[in-house]
Amino acid sequence: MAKDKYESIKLKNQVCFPIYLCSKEIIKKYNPLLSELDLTYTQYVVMMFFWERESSNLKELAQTLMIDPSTLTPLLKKIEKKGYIKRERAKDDERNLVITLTEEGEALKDKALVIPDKMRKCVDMSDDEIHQLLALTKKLLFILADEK
Amino acid sequence: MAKDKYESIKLKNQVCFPIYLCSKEIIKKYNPLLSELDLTYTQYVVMMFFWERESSNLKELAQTLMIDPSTLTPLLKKIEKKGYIKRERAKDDERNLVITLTEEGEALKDKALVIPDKMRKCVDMSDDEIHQLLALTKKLLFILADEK
DNA sequence: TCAAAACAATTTGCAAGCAAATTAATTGTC
DNA sequence: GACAATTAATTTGCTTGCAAATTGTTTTGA
Repeated sequence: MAKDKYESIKLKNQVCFPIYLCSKEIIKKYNPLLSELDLTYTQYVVMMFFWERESSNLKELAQTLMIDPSTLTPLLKKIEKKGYIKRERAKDDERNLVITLTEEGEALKDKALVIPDKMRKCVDMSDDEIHQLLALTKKLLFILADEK
Repeated sequence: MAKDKYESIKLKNQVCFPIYLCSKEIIKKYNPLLSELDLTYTQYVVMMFFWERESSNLKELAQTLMIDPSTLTPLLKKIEKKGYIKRERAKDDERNLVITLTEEGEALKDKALVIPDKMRKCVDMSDDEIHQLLALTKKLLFILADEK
């Protein structure tokens, strides 16, 4: 009984496809919670960065979050419009864009605290399984990203 | 030593963020390989479906792939323009769109065979780890998707 | 000193991605 | 038979997402 030559391109044997689907489904699950804060998922990630850092420039933000600067430029403008961050050129080097958290942005941090709990409750998996998933995903991520 | 109240919204503690990044990085890794077949990642997934199924309608395709019909409509038109599939209304029920693989689409299957191998070689992880990652991702996926 | 190179951010042009509204066909149901 | 409800696909309007080209600033080096 010979194995199907095309086994490797069958959907059920793809590793990447479920990861891609997971990513999309997770974001869908986040959306109703995030809309309470008037944020999209990507905007939320950016806000998490600034809740820890207070201020940064575009280059560093893009590198840390692994999101392309050309994606972030319009996205940051939208967040600025909502009043959560401020964008201005650095005085010592005008090429640099300094992004700073505003009072309102800082205030949002407390409202956001409920989100991880609510998300966690959606997922009927043990802490151990989640931890394992996290470790494997990070490993894969660094393999894919470091190679460059 | 009290634990930081904001621990749960720190970037490093997010489970979903690395999954989201993985998904994006995987697709970036696929792109140069897929451009040889004149396909994007999502188009490739659709083609995999039809390499197994030969023909289907939009509703079933969307459900199987967990991709919104409104995403697929324009995407299928693009694949049709490349000549890999055919789109036509079902004779017995004109609401249904019947999508069929063409000869060229079928021919692409053999060209695609090299892709999984090349991708696998990019990833320095054991078969066991990959298998584990796949199992956990699928579990999470079904939890997220089934709840609805 | 001043043109070339490097650098940071932005713009452009394209492809997903989805919620909500719309269109068109079919199926109840009275 | 007709009209309401359902169904399948599409369209609309918006948000990522990225590669490649562009703009403006700073640094380098001849």
